[in-house]
Amino acid sequence: MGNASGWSGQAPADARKGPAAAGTVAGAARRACEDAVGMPPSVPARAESALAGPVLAWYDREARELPWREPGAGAWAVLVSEIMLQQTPVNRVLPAYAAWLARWPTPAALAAAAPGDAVRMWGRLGYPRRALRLHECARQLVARHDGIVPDDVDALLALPGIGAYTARAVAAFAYRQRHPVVDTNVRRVVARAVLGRGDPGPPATTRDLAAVEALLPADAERSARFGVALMELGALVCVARTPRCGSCPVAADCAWLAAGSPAYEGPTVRPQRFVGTDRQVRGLLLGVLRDARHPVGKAALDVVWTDDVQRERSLDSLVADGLVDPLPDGTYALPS
DNA sequence: TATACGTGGTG
DNA sequence: TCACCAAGTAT
Repeated sequence: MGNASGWSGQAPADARKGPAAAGTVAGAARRACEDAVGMPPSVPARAESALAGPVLAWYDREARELPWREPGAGAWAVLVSEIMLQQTPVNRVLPAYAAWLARWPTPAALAAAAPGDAVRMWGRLGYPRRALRLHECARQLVARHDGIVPDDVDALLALPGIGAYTARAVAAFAYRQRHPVVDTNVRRVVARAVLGRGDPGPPATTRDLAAVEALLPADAERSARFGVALMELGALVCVARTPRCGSCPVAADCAWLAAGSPAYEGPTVRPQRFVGTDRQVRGLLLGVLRDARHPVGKAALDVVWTDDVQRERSLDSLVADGLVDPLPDGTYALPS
């Protein structure tokens, strides 16, 4: 099928910088006023996406209460939550997030810890390299940003573990800036509601960002709220397997529903096996070190996997990643 | 652009 | 049971 993975091409446009960027101050004030009164804009600079109003109203009613959305959550807390939420479900992040911030409430606190402590604290969230990157991120925040999470997308992108999604998520959710925040939920919602496709297909960052940018409300605060609302809709209603279209606030405007919910026909990303892969072996190896309070001998690692070649390869890769520290006496430990 | 990278819940 | 799925990033 033609153009299967592509969202409609939009002019490449990222967000303006800062809260004052949403048109004129007077314009923002007028919109805010109209929002409060519930009146349509008298002289709209450009029509707001039909999605925004219903999605925002739905979010006000149905949003989950999550700790990183509390008003008191600072940029560091938001950043920690975003890193943990990369490919890990909310329910498993919740306890880890609380414990992490209790122990390291600031970037400086984490920066002062050993990287191995971060890896151990990460527990079984998965993808432990994230713990290492978050630790290194904290050190860079201290070294280059006075221990403060920057509010600039480009500065955020320069930090380890922070990519296109996380940089904008932090700028939008922690600093209330106007940026397209595009995660898998948003990609799916837009693919369905706007493009009429059941599945967003493979990601294409530049195009995806532009497509969502085109939907953003002009006002920065409203835009930031719209971003999290779109994600929430994708997480609770417009889910991958069995979407609950019956309770969707934009069902009436959904292009996919209107088209009869056609099945996806585009290219699919074949999920790779886990059992038997190096990833599984790495997980087993690291689990031994995570649960050990002291360095362990090679024998303790050897028992987790019988295939010597694969086990050694996996151990080597953990060392190469900085996740495991081979000590001079032949034992192994989490990095100190 | 495609692939590697953990872990556990779910239909 | 097992394939799919979960707020991605780095290479």
